[in-house]
Amino acid sequence: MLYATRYAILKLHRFLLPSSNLLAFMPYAHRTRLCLLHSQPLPSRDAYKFDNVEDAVALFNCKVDMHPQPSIVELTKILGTIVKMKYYATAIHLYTHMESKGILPFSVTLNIMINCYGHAGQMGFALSVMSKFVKWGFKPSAVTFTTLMKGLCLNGKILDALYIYGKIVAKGFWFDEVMYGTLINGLCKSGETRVALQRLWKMEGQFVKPNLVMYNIVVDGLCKDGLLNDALDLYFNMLGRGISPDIVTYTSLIYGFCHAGQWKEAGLLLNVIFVKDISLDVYTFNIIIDALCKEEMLLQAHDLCDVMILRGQQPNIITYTILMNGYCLNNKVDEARNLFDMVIERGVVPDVWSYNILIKGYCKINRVDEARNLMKDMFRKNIVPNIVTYNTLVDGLCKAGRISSAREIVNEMHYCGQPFPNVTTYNIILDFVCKNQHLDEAIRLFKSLIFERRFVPNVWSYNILISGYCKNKRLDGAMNLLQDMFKNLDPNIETYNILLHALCDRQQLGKMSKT
DNA sequence: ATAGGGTTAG
Repeated sequence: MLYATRYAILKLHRFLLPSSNLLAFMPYAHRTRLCLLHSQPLPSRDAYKFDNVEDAVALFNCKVDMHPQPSIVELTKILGTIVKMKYYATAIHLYTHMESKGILPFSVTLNIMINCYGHAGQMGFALSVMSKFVKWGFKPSAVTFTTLMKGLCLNGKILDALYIYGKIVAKGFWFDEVMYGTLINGLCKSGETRVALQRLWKMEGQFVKPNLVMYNIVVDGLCKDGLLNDALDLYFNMLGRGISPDIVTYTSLIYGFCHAGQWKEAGLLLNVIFVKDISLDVYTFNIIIDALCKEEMLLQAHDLCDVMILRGQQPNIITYTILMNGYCLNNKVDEARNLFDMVIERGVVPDVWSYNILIKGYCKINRVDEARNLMKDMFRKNIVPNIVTYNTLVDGLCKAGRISSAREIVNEMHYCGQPFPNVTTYNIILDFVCKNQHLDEAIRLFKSLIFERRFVPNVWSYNILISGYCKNKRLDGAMNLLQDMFKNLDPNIETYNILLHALCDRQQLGKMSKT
């Protein structure tokens, strides 16, 4: 009898069993518990579905301890569902436990583990899984290599991903659509848009053709880099290939032109969308509302928000944050706050970003106590403040002259580590100390931070101090710091501006040409 | 069929 027929009959048989008929109407988690109680094998005909990780973990642990040992396929299925819920660390833990019990993985299990290590930021372990393929005689598949490349890209190792790509191609292995998609996205997200573009051009003549999403990824990358002509070239190239650009393509292009201040082009593209009768989505509206806000056209921005609702698109928390930011930029913090309160009343849940914008707004107009209250409000609502929240507040407190409160918060960050102070935090303090004419104290602080708190200064840290030296007419000190900076960092345009300004002031043009 | 990618906004 054919295997498929046997399987079909078996399935039917299972279904007709009275107990399983009853079970079919129960949530799967309950079925799991029932099966555990009666130590019956689970119906394996459908995929595992769990309401929460705990159930999945419980089932996995139960199966691992069973006698005789369960099939690795069953365990792999459970691992797969846990990974789909994004509990990578849990899956790694379970896998280790399984291996310690002497249960050996097979190729699919290993693929899952590479995925887990990639998301957990442990590429070293992911690579050691690769060697297990060889050790146990499994063949890495297209899935294996895709997963590995994605992990490398996620962890900023785009060069390694490209190396793997080169190796695979050199072996005469064909890249499929998914592999190319992974690589192109990885390249764009690592800022290597040009390489991604070259890859895309090369694909044109190959067996696997670039698809809409691949085009969109590269168009977006080009727009983010401000390479608008290239983005338009690619757009026309799509049209020529018979791939219709969608709302995502247009949204990326409009974003690019808006950010370049090329309103006419952005408007033309918007017109194309209307002519083609493509409906705008929330992203498109948000980008245009943001552009209007940045151009101080707050009324129009607000009107567009209403248009959005009329057209059946609900503004989301990002829309409201954009509007709030628009108000704050114009020092209309109370209006931003009114909007914020109204949004919450309407049942939209605020997030960290929306709080951060409002906190920044209050700090800017020196109402730091209201900023602090907002942070307390976050704790009440279980919205976890992030490093931006803390840095904004520390900066606000410093600028309001409340240095002891600022230091209190930084110390709290340092000892609780939730979040840890970063370069920006320390730069805010350095800037404050410098601006208040305590240059020598700032230098002392700078050195002690490096030695005691493992502070790694960036260009801005140096710029702050160099600027401090310049304002105190101590150009030698500024030059020494510049020398010091050259050891690890490249100065940026701001560094040169500060120095040129100071040197021009003293008309020491001879020194200027040296820098 | 248990495993792999994918685009836009603050």
